[in-house]
Amino acid sequence: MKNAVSYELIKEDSKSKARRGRVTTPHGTIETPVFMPVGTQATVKAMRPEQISEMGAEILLSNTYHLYLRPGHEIIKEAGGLHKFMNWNSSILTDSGGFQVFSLGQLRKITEEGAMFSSHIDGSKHLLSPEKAIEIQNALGSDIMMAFDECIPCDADKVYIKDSLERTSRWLKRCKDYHQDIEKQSIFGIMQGGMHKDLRYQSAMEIVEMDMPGYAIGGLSVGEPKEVMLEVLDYCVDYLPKEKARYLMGVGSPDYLFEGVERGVDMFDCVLPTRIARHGLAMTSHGRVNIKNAKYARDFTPLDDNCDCYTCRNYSKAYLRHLHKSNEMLGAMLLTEHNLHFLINMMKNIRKSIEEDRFLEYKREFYDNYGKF
RNA sequence: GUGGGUAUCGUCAAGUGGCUAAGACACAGGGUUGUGGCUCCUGUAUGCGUGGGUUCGACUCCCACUAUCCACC
Repeated sequence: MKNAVSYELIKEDSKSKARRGRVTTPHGTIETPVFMPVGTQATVKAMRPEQISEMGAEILLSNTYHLYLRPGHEIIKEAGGLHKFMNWNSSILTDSGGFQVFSLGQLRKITEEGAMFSSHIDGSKHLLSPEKAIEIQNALGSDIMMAFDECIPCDADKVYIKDSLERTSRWLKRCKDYHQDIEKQSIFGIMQGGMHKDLRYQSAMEIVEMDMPGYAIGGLSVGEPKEVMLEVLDYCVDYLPKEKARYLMGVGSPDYLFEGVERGVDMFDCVLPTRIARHGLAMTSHGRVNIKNAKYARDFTPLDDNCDCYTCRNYSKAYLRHLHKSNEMLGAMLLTEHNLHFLINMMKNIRKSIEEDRFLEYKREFYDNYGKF
């Protein structure tokens, strides 16, 4: 039997651990390294699926926890699966709800069985277990399902981190045992271990032993300083097998993407570009632009003179500022489109630079232009 | 013209004799990283229509003026 999802290594950079590859799923291929836009509630906020396709996105992320609570996974199954429900015919990765164990911290209780949540919508109680998380993701029909894990805060104590990581490994085994149709959907395992090298190693060994089609590095970008994150990431990647896709969860600012690629990561996702767009911030080749700033009131030039996205081809900073200040939804739509285009395009350039064996040169060039992150 | 009301930040306003004059919106900056949240944080009146007066002390009381609103002529 063939796994639904596979990874092919195409080329390695000679001066860094960056690598050019390809992930294949039942819904197509994904050129890596890749940035995956996040569509938590079966929609990338403010975007139509066609727009995201046109930008070149080959995979989206969506969320088990949210879709389970609303509209309910049975309804999505009835609709013919998540792809059909949201009119997205390329690949989908669903997060398992593990992150909500972390982000909705005050509303939950964790046991060996799983995590008991209070719904943030109506306060109702739900148990999310490894089996339940896979059952839901089976109903959604995503190509890549994430194992149910516990994402712990960066200041957790070491004893707790070790207990938690071992539980996450046991949960992965349960996810794997529960899942039946491995030709239709694949599960990625998630490494934990906090900021401790020995625990990261332990976690990696435990999950790699289960021979999953891909592995994610979880529990990073959870509030720790950048240097710590990079140091941990450095050795984490080395603990993962070369022939499988590596996914760094929750990372999406341009600098972190470069640093991740440099260390051998293939996949990234992040709400940052879409969320900050809704809050009036744009990522540009010259750094962040806060469209709310008074200095743009009479700036009739595009957001980014190096960008050929729909927004930059047609609208000025003054207009985008006006839309944002007037609370017009087109403002969020145009900035979201720009930010996603920016990151997707940046990843395209990164892939090209690896193919041409000049990744570090491209990184330096990008950093010089970007200035402050 | 007569009678009555009202005048506090750009706007809407709380305060009613006594510490450094609420709050909201607007404005100005900043944050955001496996999305609960078009959101969160911070800042902004030495000043209470103008001029007098009463008082130890007035945005608060009194007088005049100005502006504005309502009613009547």
